Amino acid sequence: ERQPCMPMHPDRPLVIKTGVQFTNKHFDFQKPEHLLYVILKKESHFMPFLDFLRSRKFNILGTNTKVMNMEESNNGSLSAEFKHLTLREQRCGNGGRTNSDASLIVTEELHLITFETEVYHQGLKIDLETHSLPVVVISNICQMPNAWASILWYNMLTNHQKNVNFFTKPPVGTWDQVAEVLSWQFSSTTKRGLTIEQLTTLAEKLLGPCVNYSGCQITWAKFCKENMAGKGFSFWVWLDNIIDLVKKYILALWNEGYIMGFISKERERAILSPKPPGTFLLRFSESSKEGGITFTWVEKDISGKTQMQSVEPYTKQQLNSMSFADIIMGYKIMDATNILVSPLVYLYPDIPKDEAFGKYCRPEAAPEPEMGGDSSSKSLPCFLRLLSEILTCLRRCPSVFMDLMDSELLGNGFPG
Amino acid sequence: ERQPCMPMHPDRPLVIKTGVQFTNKHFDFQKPEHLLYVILKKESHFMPFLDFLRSRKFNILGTNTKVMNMEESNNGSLSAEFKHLTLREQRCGNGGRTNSDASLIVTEELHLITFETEVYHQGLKIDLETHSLPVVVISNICQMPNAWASILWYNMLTNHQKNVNFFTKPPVGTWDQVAEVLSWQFSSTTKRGLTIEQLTTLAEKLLGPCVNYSGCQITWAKFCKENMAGKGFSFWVWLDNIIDLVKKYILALWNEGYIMGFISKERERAILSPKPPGTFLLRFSESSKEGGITFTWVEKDISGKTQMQSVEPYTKQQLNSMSFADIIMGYKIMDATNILVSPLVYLYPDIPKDEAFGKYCRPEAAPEPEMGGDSSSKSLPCFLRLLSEILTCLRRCPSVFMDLMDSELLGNGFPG
DNA sequence: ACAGTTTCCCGTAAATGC
DNA sequence: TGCATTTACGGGAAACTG
Repeated sequence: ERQPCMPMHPDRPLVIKTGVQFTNKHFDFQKPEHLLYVILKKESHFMPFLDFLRSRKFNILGTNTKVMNMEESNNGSLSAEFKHLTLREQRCGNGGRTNSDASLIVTEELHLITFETEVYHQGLKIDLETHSLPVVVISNICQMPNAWASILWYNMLTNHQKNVNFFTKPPVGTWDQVAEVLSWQFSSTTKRGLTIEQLTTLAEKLLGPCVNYSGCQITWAKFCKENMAGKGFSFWVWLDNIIDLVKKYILALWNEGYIMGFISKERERAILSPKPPGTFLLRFSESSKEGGITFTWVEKDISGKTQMQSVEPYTKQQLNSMSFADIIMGYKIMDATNILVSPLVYLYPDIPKDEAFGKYCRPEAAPEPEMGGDSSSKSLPCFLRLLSEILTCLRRCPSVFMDLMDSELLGNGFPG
Repeated sequence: ERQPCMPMHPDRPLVIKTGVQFTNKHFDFQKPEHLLYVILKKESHFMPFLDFLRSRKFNILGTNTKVMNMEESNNGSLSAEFKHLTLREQRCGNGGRTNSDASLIVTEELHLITFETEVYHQGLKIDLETHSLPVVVISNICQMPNAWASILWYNMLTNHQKNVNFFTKPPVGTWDQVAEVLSWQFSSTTKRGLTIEQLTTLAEKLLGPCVNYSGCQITWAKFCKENMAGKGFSFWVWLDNIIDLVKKYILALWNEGYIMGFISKERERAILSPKPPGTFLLRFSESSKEGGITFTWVEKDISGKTQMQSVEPYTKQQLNSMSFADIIMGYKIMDATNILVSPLVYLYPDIPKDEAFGKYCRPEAAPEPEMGGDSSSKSLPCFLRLLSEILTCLRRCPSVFMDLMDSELLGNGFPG
């Protein structure tokens, strides 16, 4: 029998997409302990079907009965595994939608999957039943962020086993609860959760400036339903896209702790200012819904004033064709004299760029030029090349230099 | 009733992917003319099912009967349209594969879809039958290039209506036939076919150097099955990926005729050499299986010798995040003195770059810097900026210039 | 083991329906 | 009509299978 490639989104077990295989192993079933003995003693039919329906109805496709045996019930667990189950919406005319909660969006609709068992023991038929924790059913993966938010909020705030009306009046959470959940979203899928500093930045996004966020209340709407001020997306959608970005494109850098990520611009300025020019840090975009990452570095202008500079955030699109480590290592800007230089020298606080990112760069992947070579020699130091060019120009047209001696350019810049 | 978004790959009508909807409207049916009268006079059941099977068997899913009426049979056509048909492979145990031609790969397997009609006319039942041209059934879109090659070769070389054994001994084609088909692959999906020059380049790839390709024979293996010399892919796979590249990423430029595309390196050198430096042309990558495009330009080195330069081909990946017109307009290289300059000035033969590509560039899409601005002023001409940098350096460390006066660099370069 | 083939399913785009 | 939701299917990758 075919094993599904990835039976449901593995880190988000209580969200089911129609048409995509899932197994009941990914649910936390209620285990009626007192019935364990009977189940394990006899063969039984274990038959799943969908129970508590809300506005939508679903049918379970796939093998929906199974004969349990002792081997499958190892370590005393009641669960029998059904693989290759899929859900399909039942579209009976238009009468299906007897929705008592039309206000709920689909990702707030909670469903229970009930599994029934008939046990025959010494001629006696016993009906057993167990059900999943509430699940959210989606039809397109683009609904996953909101669906998962529902699962998080539910499990953060209730111990009920079947409160499918939870989102008709969703309770508020405290910042402490939310912070733990947010950090867990990182620590459960990467090697690193969120630091106090990162969490504080996030708290400020949700609650505004405040001395101490502990105990502050956060509504479901604030977390997931309302757009952030001046933005076209909610806090959670923004954050979830960043989580996705981290997992798919910059996991290694995140695991190393090289990505400060969440930091306000004020604090960024405060910590970078005292640092030498070329010090930089990596930060997530605050304006991009899709998740973006950028870097900010310290620079001194000609007058010696310290400035912060940053690049437009890199999107997933761009990271598809180049790794972020390569981007950092190769990033160059034109200075005031049209010379290419790298403004990134030390990863904050003081890690040399090469030391941090060198090992994540591709080893100068031998390019395969279709013809000819590279005309620029890159061995001479910049300054020498510069002089060489000047001399070439002078050789071609010596009078230019004399003309320039009179220009304001030289007048301004020449010493003495 | 739902209309399919795109019922089958629209330009490649005789290839069917399992699980993807198709309609019989995309096939050329045999129309038994003498029966037209009967059909049109009466309602009839039009019932499709799959007929001639080879190693694989397929079932047709979807509504497979239909009552014909006069309205549907407009302009005297026999065809009734069945939408939402899909094919699914029939997996009966392992006995299904009674393959008489195990040597054929799946994209060489030809299938006929037969439609049956029962006509009741004045108490008489008449059985009618019509079938599609041979179709190729694939299970993944990655099989499309080879599948379509089969359709092309078949229709190029035979007028048979049901020669499903065609590929057990595929006939050879002449270059003239192949050339017409290849050009048609472009002209049917873009506004421009292939020129004689482009076709000649392709002929050379298939047949090697030759004075006159007319009448030369090309085998099916050469066209589609064997890898090209030194390459890991066949001629057709290479070309089809280029067609795909053109359609998805550079259609407008192709339609304008700006893309020479297929040109040998020898000929490229020959036509570019007499042109002034900065003249360039656009050419498809010969080494990339996935389809790539590059440009070659004329350059004069310091000694005044004319050179050809080209950039590594751009792939679909890269064109996803930047348009090719933008790449051309923004392309800069470092010259010998570490200064950024654009080596692309005139599109061959002599179209100013801006004139050709300016209108296809995004209008300097106002970037949204997360912080700070751009520190480099871009208004001074290169040479002045160069001098400015020199002077800055001298101001910081005047002794450097004196040291350099003694170095071999100056010794070599200085006049007199 | 391996290559040809199919399955799985995300993610974009389009269609649907309330 | 607009927006929430579902459907369609290309494309990458994993799984299957002779």
